[in-house]
Formats: sequence, C-alpha cells, structure tokens
Amino acid sequence: MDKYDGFKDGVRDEDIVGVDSEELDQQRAILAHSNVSDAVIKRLPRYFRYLRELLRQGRMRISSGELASLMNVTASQIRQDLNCFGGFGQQGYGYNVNYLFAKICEILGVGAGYRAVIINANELGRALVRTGLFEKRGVDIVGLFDTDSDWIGRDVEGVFVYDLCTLEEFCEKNCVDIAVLTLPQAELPGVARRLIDLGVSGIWNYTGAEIKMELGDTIVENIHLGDSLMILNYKIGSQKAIEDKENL
Amino acid sequence: MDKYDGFKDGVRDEDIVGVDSEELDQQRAILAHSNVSDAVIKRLPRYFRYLRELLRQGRMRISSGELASLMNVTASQIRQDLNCFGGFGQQGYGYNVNYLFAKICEILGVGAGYRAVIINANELGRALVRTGLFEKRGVDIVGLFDTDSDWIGRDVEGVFVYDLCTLEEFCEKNCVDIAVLTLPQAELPGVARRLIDLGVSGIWNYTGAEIKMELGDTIVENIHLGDSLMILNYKIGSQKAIEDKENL
DNA sequence: TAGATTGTTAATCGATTAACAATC
DNA sequence: TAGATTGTTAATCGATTAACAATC
Repeated sequence: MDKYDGFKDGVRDEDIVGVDSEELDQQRAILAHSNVSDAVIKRLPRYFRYLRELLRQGRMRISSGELASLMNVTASQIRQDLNCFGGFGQQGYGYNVNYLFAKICEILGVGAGYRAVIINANELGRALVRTGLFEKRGVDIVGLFDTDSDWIGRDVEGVFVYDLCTLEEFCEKNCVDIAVLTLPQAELPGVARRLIDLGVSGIWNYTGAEIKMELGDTIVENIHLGDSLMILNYKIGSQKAIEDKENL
Repeated sequence: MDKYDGFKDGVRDEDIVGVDSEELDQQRAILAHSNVSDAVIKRLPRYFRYLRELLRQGRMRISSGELASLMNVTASQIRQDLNCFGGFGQQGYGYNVNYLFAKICEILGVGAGYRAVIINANELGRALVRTGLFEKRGVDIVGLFDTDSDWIGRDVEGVFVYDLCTLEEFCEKNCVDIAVLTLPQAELPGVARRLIDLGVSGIWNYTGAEIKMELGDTIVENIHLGDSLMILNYKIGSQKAIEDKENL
C-alpha cells in the first residue's frame, strides 16, 4: 500500500487533459506498437467512460475483476486489452484509477489538442458545437464553414462561421487536424477531396455516405445514424417475432 | 434469363416501403430464426445502402462477386450473411437487386411503420427531425417532447412539441414504438424508467450515458458520439506515430 | 510471509474465408 | 448442354476466455 502510494505520487500532479511536450515521446511510443486489433480499439472509449465515473466517485483503485463486473465483461478481456498498451496495473493491487484513466486519455488522444472545423453550420453542425462533446475530449473547434450567406459571419457558441471558399486558406493558417462533415451527401465528394488534398489528419463523417477515394494518410471515422436506426428496427422486429412465438 | 424474368415479375409490384398484413407472417418468419450473430446484423445496413444505390442506377442483377468488389469484402461473406435469412439468390444468375433490396428492407424493418417520439426538442433533437433520417427508413416521428415551456406547443418541421408530463398519456394513445433520447444525461434514468414501464419497444439513446436498469423487452441502441470521436483521435495519433517513425 | 491480482500463455470459441457440389 | 454462381460444408484465422506463474 505504501509502495503504491509512491506509485500514485508519480502521477499526482499530472494534468489529465494537458500534455507537455516531454511526455509526447512516451505517448508516441504507446501508440507506435500499434498492431492493436479493431475490436480492442472500439472498447477503449468504454473504459474511458467507466474510469472517468470511478474517478468522479473518488475511487483510488480498482481490480480487473471489479471493473469487469461493473462493465459486464470478463476480467480477462480487460487485462488483455490494457496490456496491448503496457502494464498499467500492479500485481496484488490492481489498477490505480487516476493513473489508468490518464493513460487511457493519452491513448485516445484526449487532450492531444487536436483542432477541428465543422463543415456546414446546419442544425446538425450547430448541435454538435452545443453538445460540448468536443470540449470534453479536449478537441478544439476552431471554425464552422458554410456556403449559406445567411450563416456566414455569424457566431455559434463562440465559434465563427466562415465561407467555405476560404477553407484552404484557413486550414493552412490554423493547423486544422480534423474536419467534421455534416453537409449534404451531394457535396461530400468535392469537400472530401479538398480536405484530403489539404492533408487533414482526420475526417469525422456524418453524411451517411462513404468516402470513395484514395485517402492518403487521412483517417475517416463514419457516423452512420441511418445504419444504427435500422439495427434498432431489426432488433425490435426480432424481439416482436420472439414475443409472437411465445404467445402461440 | 427468361426464367429469371419470371422471378423478377414476382416482385415487380411489390411496394418496397409499404408492407401489407399478409406478408407480415413471412416477415416474422424471416426474423424468427434469429440466432444471427451481431457481426452479421451490423453489416446488414451497409448492404441496404449498396443495394439502394444499385437500384438507383437501374441495375437489375448482381453477383456476390461483383457486390463484394464494390464493397471491399469477400463474396463468401456476402453469401454467408444473406443465407442467414434465406436463399435470396439463384445459382448461375446471382441476385435480383430489386428483390434482394426488398428482402433487406423487410429484415431491417424499413417500412415496418414504427412510430417514434424524440425526447428533448433541443438542437440535436430538432436536427434529427430535419435530416429526413427517419422518413428514409420508414419510421414516423409522431411527436417531440420537452420540459421547456419556450418549446412546448411549437412545431418543428410539422412535428408538434408536447409537454414531457404528457408522455404516458400520449404513448398509450399513439402506439409509440421507439423513443429517441437526446436529453441531458442527468435526466436519462428517470425518462428511461418511464419508457421501459410504458413498454416501448426501442430506445435510441444519444445521451452518451448507458441505461443501467432492467430493460424487460425494450431494445436499446446507443449512439456514442464521444466514443467515435475518441476512436478517430486514437487512429490519428496512431497514424502520426507511424509517420514520425518513417521520418527518422 | 501470505493473499491478492496482474501479465501472459494456452485452450476455446466464434467468425471469416476457401472450396466445391448443387443447380439454375 | 456448358457456364456461371449460388448455398453450404470444411478449413483457417482471429478474438475471447481460462488458467496460472510471476510478483507486488
């Protein structure tokens, strides 16, 4: 326990969201041995959420067993997942919540200070600004873009709406890492082309259409709301079929 | 080819979105043998999108091989996936696009006529109404609900905003199948409790928090936007690490 | 030291792919 | 009939779980 307090001291002053440049090397190191499977990556944000909650509750430590029963997964899976990125725990003790959360944040680029623009200041684009989603993950929204002169020049929750014509100019000046696309599907290929040519690191695609072009080093993450709705529909139908069967 | 035209005739008059009650039995039958894995279910909406596109292009038939190369998956996977629900193809011919699309729509409950309410007419709730997302999947939005008197009584794209107090009354009168939750996390447990007690078939949860209670027969589908953003962050970091390595 | 719990290897399970007989 | 392509079985691959030695 005493020993572990020392361990804990090592991270006491660490700012979870801010990352100083000295640490960057270590962080890159964590990410570099990345032959981590997609299955693992998809589970990481859920660890983030549970650890954040434990931290809010003031929990200092947790074992894989207890976390497993909270999350309804196996302890084995948790230990395997975490060990893809290093040994964050301590035998006989478990995991220090504060330290583990900090590590998960690092891995997930929370507080990496990525800068994002949202393309189309339509209701969805504006809703995304207002949810506080980006803020909570340490992503800065540095601008909204639109072609609609009714919106250009206005201000949404402190974020300026720029003319889409000025996208290239803006991105080159402002080190934009991420573009969030809420625009109509018809405009997707053109804008995606421009963003990829600009060398943007990531595209968060809400259009529901797929980006079908050479991506270079640009990462695309899709939000397919329609797909999710259909999966819900499917499961409802499936459940209704089961109920019907039972009522025979 | 002639033979297959006969096959095609069989579905020519079928209304893809509307489903008559005679067909309902067959539809339930498809869904009943549902020991279909989650991996398969998650892929179905993508088939929906590709088939819809082929239909728009006027394609009559497609082989698993061609569809596979369009979708960047194996032909084997497509045939396995579709065969979870029945033999929709024909040896030597392939799949009739119109027929297969109709089947996928049935499976995914597109046009099952599910009725949905959205709880909180906040910007996200209103954005979801305006995207046309529900309409395109044959889901009817029958009401918005809010506690904010500024919004109660107003009309969003033809959908009325009701007082959340009247939720029970409304749902019992109006056969509500799905509740879409865009409300703040703090209000989730209370509202989810009410919906589950009402016996709502599905909850489409945008809050980012998990619903931690006995669900009964209610299906929950989560949209974790924050998780998706962190996955994008992760992959960007990972990509940057690879680039750094190369530039040594 | 003894107890607890990790990190990691080995065993199991499930999902994907390949192959091919059935058949249009 | 011959060619094409499915439906389905068998082989492979990867992910999950179980087990346990390492160690705090």
